[in-house]
Formats: sequence, structure tokens, C-alpha cells
Amino acid sequence: MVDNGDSLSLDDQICFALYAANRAVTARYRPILEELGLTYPQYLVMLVLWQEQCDNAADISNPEGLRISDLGRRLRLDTGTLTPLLKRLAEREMLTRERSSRDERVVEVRLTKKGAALRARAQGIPGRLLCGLDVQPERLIALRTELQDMLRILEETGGSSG
Amino acid sequence: MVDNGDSLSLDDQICFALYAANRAVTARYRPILEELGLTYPQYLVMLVLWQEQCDNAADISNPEGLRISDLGRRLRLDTGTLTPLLKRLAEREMLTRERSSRDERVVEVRLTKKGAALRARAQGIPGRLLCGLDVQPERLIALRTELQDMLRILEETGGSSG
DNA sequence: TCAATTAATATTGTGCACAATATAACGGTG
DNA sequence: CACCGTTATATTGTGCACAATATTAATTGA
Repeated sequence: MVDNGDSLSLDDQICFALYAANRAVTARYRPILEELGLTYPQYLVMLVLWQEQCDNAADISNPEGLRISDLGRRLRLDTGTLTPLLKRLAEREMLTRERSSRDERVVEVRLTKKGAALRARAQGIPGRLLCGLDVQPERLIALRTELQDMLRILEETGGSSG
Repeated sequence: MVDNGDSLSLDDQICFALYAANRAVTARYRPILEELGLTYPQYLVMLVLWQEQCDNAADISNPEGLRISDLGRRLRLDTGTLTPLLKRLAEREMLTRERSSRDERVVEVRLTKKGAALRARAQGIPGRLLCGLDVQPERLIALRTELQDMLRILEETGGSSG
């Protein structure tokens, strides 16, 4: 079973392994996130906002807010995905969307109290997921590192030449 | 940077690494598959059909065809995804959808000549992708194995108990 | 100052994913 | 045969993803 990279067998394709594993993990998250009223991409957005709030804990007034473009950079998502997603989260009062007064093009996203409070309920989620998984933590960390490396390589060797 | 599984940091989450890497790989495929007029999930369907055709090479008449339910099992997709996808591929004459005469519930999917011929043009795709990627093949195979293991574990420890 | 350019977000359209439900066909039992 | 539970696929509705385009605001430059 040598993989010279030219096989068209489904089972030989790393791309399919990635595709199927990703959906399986998302499916595992789904019922847990449903308790919080979040979809998986919405959860990722909240993770960024919660992180941001921690980083800005020193500031009292937190005047900045996170731009949609910054969210997009972190999550690798564009506005076609983020705009409606953020509107749904805003409808549920998890966050606010406000035009920046300094630059009217910019929309600043901020957690509401409700959104910030949700963090406590999300705290146990990563643990609960790994819990049901019979895999050594070191192996998961190794896998994560490999995936991050691959992502970095894919993003660095970007566009047209190949 | 210890990961006890309780971090809510985006960068610590294997789930995000999986999510982002999957989309990055899919994005890398997109322009190549566009040459064949296929989306990425459509490509996966074609992979299964091409494989099936190879396996049945001994049969001359190939009366069986692949059931939608079999496709779904292999790709881990349900009819809500597959039915419209297969209709689009049928419109483009890549495959045919026919009710089984023996069991009218079943829809049998078969490659057309055009669909079968596309295999030749797809042959080089895995190679072209890995080519632009500065990663040792062994590392990719190891990553694939890890992902397949994870998928298996996720599917075995299935539903409600946790 | 005002046209041109750039930047940030929004909108539109297509194609997945998936939950929930519907439809139709099979298979067995009385 | 009529009834019933099961199986296979289809349909509907919601929510991503992403390409392409539009909109509005800031910036630059004659």
C-alpha cells in the first residue's frame, strides 16, 4: 500500500480523511453546542471574542471592539460568511455590531453581557469532547501541530505558481 | 503551553485546526477541479464511482450500479446532500440515475462514458496538489493515518452515552 | 476640490451539510 | 388481500462557505 500521490482511491486521499474527520468532529460538537444555542462556526466566533476580552482585561472601558475583518483573518472566513452569521448572533443578543465613529466603513463587534456570560457555560466543552474520545492527549496535540503546520504551509505557498 | 483540554483559546483547539486545514486544502483543490467542472464533493463522488468501476472491471455488463445509500455510507453523506449533488452531475451527463427494476425504492448511479473518461484527466490531480506542498510524503501518510484513526474512533463511540 | 483609487462591509447566487419530515416501495403477518 | 413496520430516496428549511459584485467611506492626487 505505497502512496505515490497518484492514487485516485478514496481511502488513499488525505483530503478525504480531513474532510470526513472534520465533519465527524463537528457532528460530535453539535449536540453540546446546541445546549448553548450555538452552531459550530458561531462557537468559533465566540471563542475569538472571549479570547479578545481576556486580552483586553487590563482596559476598563474596552472602547475598541473587534473588526469583522480581524475576525475574518483569524477564522479564515470572508464577509459573505461572517456578516449573516454575526447578524444572527446579534439577534440573539450575544454581541453587538456597531459602525466605528472614527471610520464609518468599519463594523466593530463586541460581546454583550449575555455573550460574555456564555463563556462560563462553554468552559467545559473541550474537556467533555476529549473525554468521550479514547485517544492519548499527546497524540491529539501532535495531530493539532501537524494540521497547523499544514495550514501554515498551504497559506504561505499561496496562489498561482506551482 | 500545556493543553489540558480545558482551554478556550482558538489556537489550542484541534477542532479549529481541522476546520481551517480542511478548508485550506479544499481551496487548494478548487482551481484544479474547476478545470474538470467539478466541485470538491462532486470530485469525491466521482472518486467512488471510478473506484467502483475498477473493482467491477471483470464484469462486462456491469448491471449493478452504485446505490445512493452506498455512496452515502462511503462518503458519510446523507440524501439531503447527495440527491441534489447527483442530479447536478446527471444534468452534466457525468452519470445516470435510474430506479432499480428489482427494487423500485433504489436509485442506481452509473458513470456515463463522459464521466468515466474524466478519470484520465483527474489522474494527475493528487500529484499536482502534493507537488506544490513542501512536506515529506511520509508525514502526509502519517497525518492521514491519524485522521483515519480519529474518524474510526469517533464513529465507533457513536451516539448518546458518554 | 473633485475624480480616481483603495478599503471595509454587504449582497446575491450557487452548492454543500444536515435535521426533520414526506413519499413510496418492499416484506412479512393475519 | 389489507395492515404494518422498515427501507430508500426525496423534499424542505436553516446555516454555512465562497465567488462575484455592489455599496459606502476613506484616501490620494492632479
